[in-house]
Amino acid sequence: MSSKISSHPRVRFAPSPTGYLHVGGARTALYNYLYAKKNGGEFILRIEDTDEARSTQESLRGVVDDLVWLGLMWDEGVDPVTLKDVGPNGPYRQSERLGIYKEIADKLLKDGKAYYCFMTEAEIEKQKEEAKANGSFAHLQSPYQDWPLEKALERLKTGDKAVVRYKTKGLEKDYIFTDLVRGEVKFPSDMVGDFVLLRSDGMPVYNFCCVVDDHLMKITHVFRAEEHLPNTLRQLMIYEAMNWAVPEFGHMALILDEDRQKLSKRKGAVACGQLKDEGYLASAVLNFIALLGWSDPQGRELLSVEDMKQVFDISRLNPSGAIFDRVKFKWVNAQHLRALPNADLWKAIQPFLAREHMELPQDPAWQGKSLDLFKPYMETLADAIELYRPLNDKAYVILPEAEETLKWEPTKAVLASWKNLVQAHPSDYMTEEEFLKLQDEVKNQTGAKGKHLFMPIRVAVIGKPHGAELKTLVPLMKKSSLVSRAEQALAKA
RNA sequence: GUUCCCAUCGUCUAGGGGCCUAGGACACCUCCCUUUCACGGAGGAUACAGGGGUUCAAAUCCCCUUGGGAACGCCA
Repeated sequence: MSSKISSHPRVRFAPSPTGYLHVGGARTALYNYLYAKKNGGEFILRIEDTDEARSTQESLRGVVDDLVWLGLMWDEGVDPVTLKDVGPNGPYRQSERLGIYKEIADKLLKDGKAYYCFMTEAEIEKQKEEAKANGSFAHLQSPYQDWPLEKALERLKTGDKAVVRYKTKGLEKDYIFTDLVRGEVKFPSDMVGDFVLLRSDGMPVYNFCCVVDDHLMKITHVFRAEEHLPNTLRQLMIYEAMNWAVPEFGHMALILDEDRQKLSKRKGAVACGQLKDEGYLASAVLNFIALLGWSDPQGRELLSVEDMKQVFDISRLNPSGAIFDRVKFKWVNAQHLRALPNADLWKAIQPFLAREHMELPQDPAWQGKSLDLFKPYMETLADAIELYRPLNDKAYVILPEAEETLKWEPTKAVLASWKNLVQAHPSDYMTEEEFLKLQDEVKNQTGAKGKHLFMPIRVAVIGKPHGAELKTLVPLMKKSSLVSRAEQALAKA
């Protein structure tokens, strides 16, 4: 077992297509990506689809789409469109590498480092229960571990099924490696029993493919979640048996829920796709998850991927778990959103407005003006829906929060005066100055001032007493629309 | 149960023996800006889990306790 340090790093992200890409996976992908980009190396996407029962094509599609959305593009792996192999070290889908695993397993078998085990599930279960009854905790003891290979091969011919197990016997020692995130980590070899390499149907198991592929794909650094830390022992054993160089490992702490448990769906969105649907920007997702376990040397809170590529450094990776704080996440998103040029922001909110079938003016100047007004109120792209709704005539409603304002003594007079003056206005849209003047006129006619003047007009415009500034909002609205709204408000006063 | 990992404000974190009466960010509170609400600005409150060492000096190094997490699959 030798170690290797390469000045040309090759890292990988290896999702299993058994679900969506969640933020934990996204962060793992991001750190690997950043490490490769910072150090001029390659980022490889490998698909771990050896669990036939759970892996699906749709899920692979989804994971790939999410990575593309995040902008975490890989140098080798599957093509983002066709999902076909791209790169010189493929295939990159483990389900297409079965022959390779079989070959390596055969070598291990021949070298006596692995053996065929014919134990049935019932037998394994029985052994476990016996150990439990004795109050002891023991690893599986297979009666087949010392069978000569020929004998096992003979039995296989009878049609009996067997798994291939790694033989831990004779390996009693500590396995030590230096984790890039946590320093020296030591595992006693008896921490694991004889683990499975190949299932009885010939499919390989995670720890085995992982080692074979990392070696064959010339991976130099493995950054992955902490839950894989104990797996590292098994993998070290396989590296040793094959006499292969061991890559560097770095295990990142988990991302947790508010209750300090592993992030779960129940507490809110954890899937990248869902975050996207809720109106989060890819740049904000990346910014936020990067800071869950890594910090910028200058202490910046707002970073682009480009910024991160410049300064990413594994020595700043934090070994303790981090809670996914949705409130701060929203703030980060709001900052990214407000930093977007109007044209880009407008484009970004279109899918959300389309959900509500809103028809808004095509004029870019109008769009820019409206965005300038609404931006400070937007935390997610989805917020645009409620912000723009008042501008959409069909959707004008007087909200319950307006009730108190409608009950005020001068409200009725204010609304009537407002309606008449707007109706008398000569053009389709009024300017800010015209609005201010008109508002003064209402004041003169009714004697109402302060909030008694202001809030009723706001209700007549947007259906609620609080919100964006009227002098900016009103010029965005057509006269006919203002009149009809004023009438509706008047009817309720 | 066993093994491994982790431990600074409510949360994300800076810090790596003296620069720490512990810094930043989100959230919170107060004030300013504003004829509303947000945005923005200025302040404020809040943390080294506990106990032992080592040292002239410990948030920082070591040990123990406690707490949390992970893994112990023919899942990855």
